[in-house]
Amino acid sequence: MSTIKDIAQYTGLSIATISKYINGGNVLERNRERIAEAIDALDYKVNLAARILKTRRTMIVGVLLPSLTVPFFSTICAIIEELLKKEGYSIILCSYYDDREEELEKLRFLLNQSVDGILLVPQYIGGEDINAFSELRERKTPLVLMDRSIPGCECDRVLADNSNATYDAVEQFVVNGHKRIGIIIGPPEISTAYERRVGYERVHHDYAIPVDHALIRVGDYSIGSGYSAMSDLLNMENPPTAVIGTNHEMTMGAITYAYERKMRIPGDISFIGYDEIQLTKIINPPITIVMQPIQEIAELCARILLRRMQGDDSSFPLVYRLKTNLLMHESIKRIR
Amino acid sequence: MSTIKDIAQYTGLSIATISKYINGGNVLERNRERIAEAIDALDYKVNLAARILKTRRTMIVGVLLPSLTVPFFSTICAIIEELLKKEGYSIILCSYYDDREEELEKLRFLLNQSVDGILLVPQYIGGEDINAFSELRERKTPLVLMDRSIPGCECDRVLADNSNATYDAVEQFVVNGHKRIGIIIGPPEISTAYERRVGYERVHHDYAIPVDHALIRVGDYSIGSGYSAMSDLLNMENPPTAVIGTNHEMTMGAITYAYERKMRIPGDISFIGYDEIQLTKIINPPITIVMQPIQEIAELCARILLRRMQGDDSSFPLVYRLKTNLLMHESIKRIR
DNA sequence: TTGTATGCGTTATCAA
DNA sequence: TTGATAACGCATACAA
Repeated sequence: MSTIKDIAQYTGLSIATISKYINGGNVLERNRERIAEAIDALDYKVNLAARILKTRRTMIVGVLLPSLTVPFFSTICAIIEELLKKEGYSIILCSYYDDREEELEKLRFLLNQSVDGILLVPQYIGGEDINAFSELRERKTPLVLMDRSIPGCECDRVLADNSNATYDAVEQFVVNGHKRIGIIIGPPEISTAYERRVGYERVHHDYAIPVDHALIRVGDYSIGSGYSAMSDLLNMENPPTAVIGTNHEMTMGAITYAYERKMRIPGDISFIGYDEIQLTKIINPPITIVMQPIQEIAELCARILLRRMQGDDSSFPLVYRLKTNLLMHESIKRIR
Repeated sequence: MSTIKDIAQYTGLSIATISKYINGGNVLERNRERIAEAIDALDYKVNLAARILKTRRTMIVGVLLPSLTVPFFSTICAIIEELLKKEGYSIILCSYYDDREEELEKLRFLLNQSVDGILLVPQYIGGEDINAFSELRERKTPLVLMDRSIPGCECDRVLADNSNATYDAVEQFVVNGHKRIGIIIGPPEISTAYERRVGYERVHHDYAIPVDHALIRVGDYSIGSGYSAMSDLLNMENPPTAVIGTNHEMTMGAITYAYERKMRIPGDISFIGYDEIQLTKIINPPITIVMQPIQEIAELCARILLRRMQGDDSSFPLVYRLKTNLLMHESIKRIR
């Protein structure tokens, strides 16, 4: 690899001038040409390690996700990468495979790689881990939480209005006469799952319908868990007349089970799903879907992080609650 | 952040000794203790930029994939990350969103970041792009192709035996009496798609069954394209009695369409799918699946790359063709 | 506008 | 075993 020094020798200019050229300083036009030619001829590439060592900025943003295989997250990731690239940042992507130790370890790793900022979808951090996390935060690398929050932790964060999302959805079941409404919910330690459950219970309270805890099935946001939760629900002695799946994966698992049982939606069971991406897009007849503002979540996170990385610490912590939308389709039967 | 210099001052030793300690050299036990204590007290972390600048090794492997949302690739990625981490390497993950320009650009980016090695699942490279690619290869950063090859390019590569995979699968249809067999295939410029098609046609040749090109539907390896391809096939005047989907996504799309049409497998249509991951795992009754050796592909790629990064250039280029397995289930009807 | 000189934090050589 | 010192390639303050 050639260096600035080589370019300097080739052109007869000094390394300072070459550096200035590279970083957009003032250089005489005829020198610009000579430098450009030299760079081309010698196939010069900036040595990033040296630049980083000098500037203290890596121009890299770390993105840490629970899993790579979840389309909701990979979609977010794609949007972020696109946007940050325009600002000159690269992405280093990590996932912790839904493992709590891995989550902290990867966070340490990213901090250690000296990324300029971090975008995190947290999973298990909280409780005992909160101290370790706070310690990591002390390095003052800007960090924005995406989609999920960490209880008891002050961070910029962009969240969906999960509680009202399930409220509005479950309410549709209620106004259509349903009283036994099943919900397939995520692990309680994940904030979105907790909040979605709250919305579900709030509807019951507001409409004076008793909550039957047997109708609340806890999955782990995976396809398989949605499948078995649906199986559990439909095989109850007194099964629900309506079910809501609270993420894309569990929605798919639940529908797969219903189809296998040759049950029609909404003929045999009313259903509302989550996240209009991938498979939920092509299901036909279409089902009612809670649509999260993925694009907005991703963009906002990226913009907040950019702002923090530029040293703007105002209004910390920023908290956004983005509204969801209920995409209505004929998947809810009117009963009674 | 504290530096080696700080540790040196804290302990009264020289920076050379501290460096030796960090890199596992010989240091007196009582000094080791003092250094360890200092590192802990000052929360010292190695500055990677400085280390990289000095050692010329980043200990980072670039992984470049067509897409993040394809479970086949993200599964591979997970295995690789796991394995390489044990050897001290980190992963920087990139995807090019099925875009040919993005593919080359991201490749340049990775090379520029001076990763120590690259694992690439290529898509559109080849044809006109082959020159640009060859140029990039000249930097001599080790690179291993995963799952797909690039025509006319000498690279280490690990591939599945795609041709025999579809041959064996389609042959099952044939020996069960099927003569009109539909195939949902990927884009012809992707090597796996091309090879899978060859296997399909070879069965027809070997059993003297004429190939009806209307039964060969080209998708783009996406769920939606599998869905519409299946729709096209089943709505033909003279539809196939059996269909094979040649990746996980198109398999899911095809089955979704069949379910919607209330068609039973194998009652109304015989079917073979691809890749036993995610949804194909929970489909019930289970369908016959072409299982690719994902674990082996990923491991082998990682090991070859490790070997190349250690400077072992023997037997270049290494080419592996891994056998697939046909996981038989009752999704093929015996006719006539 | 251009050049000189310094330092970023680490590793590695060579003497002590 | 330890220490002094010279790179690594770049950016930048300051002088010219």
